[in-house]
Amino acid sequence: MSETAALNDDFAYAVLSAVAEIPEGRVATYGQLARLIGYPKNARLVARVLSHAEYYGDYPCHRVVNATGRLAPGWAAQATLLQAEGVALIDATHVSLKLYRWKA
DNA sequence: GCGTTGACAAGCG
DNA sequence: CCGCTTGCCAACG
Repeated sequence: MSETAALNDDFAYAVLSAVAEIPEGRVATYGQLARLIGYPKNARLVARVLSHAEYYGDYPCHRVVNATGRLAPGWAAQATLLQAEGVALIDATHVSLKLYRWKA
């Protein structure tokens, strides 16, 4: 039986598990998480899952940013959440990856 | 079933 | 870092 699924929940939980491992005051990139779970090409899928992270549970999806350190568009609260954990923002939509990038 | 979109990545200038 | 192009894959209409 071909694993037609192999995605949906399975992929979602894989992403959420990795996100849950991100320590406070740290940020991870979509591509980084994608590689950790074994899907280096599916970075965009990671983003899609995080956009619905609330649906799966209480996950620190605010600690996930893109490769340029930019926060999620259309989500202003993320900046506030990061600052609350000790992450200094370069501007309203950027964090210092150089200083806060999570090294797995 | 196909074309477009997207909380992306990497390379080039 | 910004802008442009290519690649990669799933979801949406």
